Amino acid sequence: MTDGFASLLDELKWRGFFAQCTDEDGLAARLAEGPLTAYIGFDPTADSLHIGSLVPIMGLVHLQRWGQRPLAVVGGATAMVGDPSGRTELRTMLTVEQIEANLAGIRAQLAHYVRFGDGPGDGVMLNNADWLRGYGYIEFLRDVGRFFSVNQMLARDSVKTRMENGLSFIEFNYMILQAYDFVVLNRDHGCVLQMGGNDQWGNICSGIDLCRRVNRAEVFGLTFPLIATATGAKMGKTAAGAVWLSAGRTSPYDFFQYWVNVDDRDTSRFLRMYTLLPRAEIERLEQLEGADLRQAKQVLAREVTALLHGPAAADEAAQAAAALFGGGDQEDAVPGSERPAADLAGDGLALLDALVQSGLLASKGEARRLVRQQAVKVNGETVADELRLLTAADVQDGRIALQVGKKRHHHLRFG
RNA sequence: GGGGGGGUUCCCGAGCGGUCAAAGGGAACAGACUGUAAAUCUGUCGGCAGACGCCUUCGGAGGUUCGAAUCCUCCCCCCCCCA
Repeated sequence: MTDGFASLLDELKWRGFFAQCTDEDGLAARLAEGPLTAYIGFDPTADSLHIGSLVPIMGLVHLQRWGQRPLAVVGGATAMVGDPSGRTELRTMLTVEQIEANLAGIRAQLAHYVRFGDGPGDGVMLNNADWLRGYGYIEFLRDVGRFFSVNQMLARDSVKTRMENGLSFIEFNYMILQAYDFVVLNRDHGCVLQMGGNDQWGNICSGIDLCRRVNRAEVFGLTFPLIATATGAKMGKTAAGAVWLSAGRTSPYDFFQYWVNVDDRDTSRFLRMYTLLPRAEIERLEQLEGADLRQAKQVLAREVTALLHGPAAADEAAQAAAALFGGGDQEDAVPGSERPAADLAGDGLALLDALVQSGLLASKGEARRLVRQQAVKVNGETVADELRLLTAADVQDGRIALQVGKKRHHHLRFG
């Protein structure tokens, strides 16, 4: 299980999860004493998490693999406030109903990664609305607010970066609420470690201070690096937008493809961070160079997809990709849609309409442009005529294969 | 509350009565080159229309004008200084 690593911290460092620790020696000593409880917070700003949350998620996974107890705290209350960290503008505020719905979605997704339950090392999911929502303002100020120095709060990076663009009072309070979370988790669940992205450093430190004052407890903080791709972009941006963990928002095929298409320079780092492959296997893959790196990316894609969607879905996605890019013939998982055969009757179905209705392109103008740029293919043949109509004659094996550019595919299947 | 400066197409940022769907940069997309990578070069980059062209957009609502992103009025929001 330890895979040659001396400790959890050792593995986290090797895998690239270690940015800063408030007291590394102290935490190492505490870990050596026996299992501990640690937590990471997630913002329920959408009903699905996206790839950007994968680092903290994997943080919980490693924690559990090393026998520690992970707490996933969903910020049902703090989402109503909005964390200014890493933001330059006011977040849109969510309604209670939206947050409730988002919580449910996120809970289901985390369950793919973390084993929740009542056992010793089982994870627990908590919602900070349970202890924050009913707290009275005056009481909260007296109990918690008195421990905070405005001078210190103003010195936080999360606040400083907002001084230019403005920071609302409600956001200014965020760090206090998050700090209080840590106090509650420490008091009621014995939690002694908070982890999070490096942009959470200030909030985490606030929590540690508060725990010391209120609970007289010694607790720790550990942050993960903020991940950007080799080209400097944020994780998970594609033509279609963010890469989501929800299969409904990002299909397993598209999810798989995202990882296959990562920059060469990111391959090794991502293998370490986003897969659970043994160290030796990763080190072997890291030896690959040039075009052979594709093999490493295939492994990366398969592993990451399997963790989220399961091995079967990962295989299916891999086979679909092989069919489209490598000459395999297993096409069932290629993204597609069903249409009634009647659409092809008469003059046929306008290609431009088909491209838009399939979701492949956003507008007919864009479709027209791309046809003129020789970027659209039907059944592998480049289309020259933007007025092209699809008819029954185009159907092969029960479907018409549409392609835009080199990588975007869609199969129209006819009943 | 007073004074000053702002809100422009995904982002930054020009424009300040017509030649503006709106300079420039970034992002993005496509083509070439490749390895489903990067870099580079070229093209595209509001919607509809085969095309002529039509429509919607420059914080919001009105108004002036043949004509407004550009002028006027009111309103909303942001930043800075003063109280």
